[in-house]
Amino acid sequence: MKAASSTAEQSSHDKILDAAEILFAKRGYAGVGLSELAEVVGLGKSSLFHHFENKAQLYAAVAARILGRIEERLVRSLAKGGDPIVRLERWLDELIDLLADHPTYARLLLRSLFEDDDLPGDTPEEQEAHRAIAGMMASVGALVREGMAVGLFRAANVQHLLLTLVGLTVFPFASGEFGAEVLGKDIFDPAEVRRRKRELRDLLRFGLVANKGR
Amino acid sequence: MKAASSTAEQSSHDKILDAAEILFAKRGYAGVGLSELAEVVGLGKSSLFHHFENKAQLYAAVAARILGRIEERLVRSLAKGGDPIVRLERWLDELIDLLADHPTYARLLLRSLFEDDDLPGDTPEEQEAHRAIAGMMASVGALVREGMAVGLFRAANVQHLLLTLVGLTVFPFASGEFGAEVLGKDIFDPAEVRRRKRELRDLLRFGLVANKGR
DNA sequence: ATTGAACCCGACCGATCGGTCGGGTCCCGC
DNA sequence: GCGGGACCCGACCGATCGGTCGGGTTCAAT
Repeated sequence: MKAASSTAEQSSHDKILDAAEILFAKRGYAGVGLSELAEVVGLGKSSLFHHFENKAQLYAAVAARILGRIEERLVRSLAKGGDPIVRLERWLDELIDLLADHPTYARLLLRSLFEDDDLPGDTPEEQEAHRAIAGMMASVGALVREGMAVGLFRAANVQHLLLTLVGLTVFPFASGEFGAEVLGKDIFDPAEVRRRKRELRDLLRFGLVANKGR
Repeated sequence: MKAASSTAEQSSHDKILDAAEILFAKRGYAGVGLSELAEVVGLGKSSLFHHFENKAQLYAAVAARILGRIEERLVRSLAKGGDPIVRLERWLDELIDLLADHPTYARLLLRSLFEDDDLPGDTPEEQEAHRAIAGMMASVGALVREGMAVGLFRAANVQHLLLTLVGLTVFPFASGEFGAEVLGKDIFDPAEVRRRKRELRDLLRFGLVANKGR
């Protein structure tokens, strides 16, 4: 049985990654102290350095793990086939499900976009994460272009559309208290997740402005 | 002449706010040290405390100043009149112009959404900022509802739509290197800003999926 | 039985953190 | 000429930061 039950019987390495993921998502890179992290994990601070070189590499490992999981699932989603509309909508649904199932993901993704300045940027983990992001963007970009070529999608600027799609999916699940206040409910509530997917799909299909007769 | 020329002849109070805005936007609350900030401003660290109680209140003052400026401009925009479509599109254009003209805004806004946890939350500045945000969301929400009532907008979930609009506008200007890589150009380039406004308007008008005959 | 790697720890390092304190300089009202 | 507030500073505080070091335990391979 390799299924991690709750917190028990997983390696220290993974326990550190799990705790770091939560803490980094909540308070950001600079806002998390290693002594605090060690205490949460249940280890001495110096033991952290037996699993990771330093704080920056640990952060990169956390980000790389998340991006790896996201990429794996989204690549599988795209491979399922269908016309570009079906594939794009399924891709978005899958991404939203992923972000909704793991509340740390959206925040950590956005944070890593901001904090990429003060990180070394040359560790293997970071480059792997960068490759995963670039790959996903390229895949969806190709999908969108294909849809436009066959006339299923309106002609639009692909690059801006990619930014739009990412903002549309990731932002709400990272917006925390603000999102909850705007929404009136918890964004991670299953019913609200379903509604989010539906609203996003309708926006892409119909826009917002009512099509009067046209 | 009260027009601030470049960096000279403005009060220390404002110079601190300006420098803090840049630093907080770049590295976040926890990532900025007061000694570093003081050095940038050209003051001793202890002098900062003659203008602001502590770091948290300084951060709140920075956020409140930005939100005040945004609110003032967007309220004026909404007051200009027109049908809901015109008003909404003008509101979005104005917001995008604002974010594009002040590269610190988008990042600091998103960061403050994340970091609202570890701030006291009871200072007057924070409550003022909170009021400004709630007011703007309420205004746009009412505008959208009005547009739906008169049949100019498609029926949609208003709350999710608000989250969508915020994500659509704020996120790209906060996405930094990622956005630049996806776009291939600098997001703050005037031509790209114009394109962003156009793409967003088209998305709201037509959606993405081509309307085949319908 | 010995080695050595994996893992973990407490003690400690220099640096920096946010913040305080006492005093200094300037200028304005009296 | 004499407060007194606004402004600014260097020195200093305890705490915490990321990270190092030497040593201890466990366990599998030799």
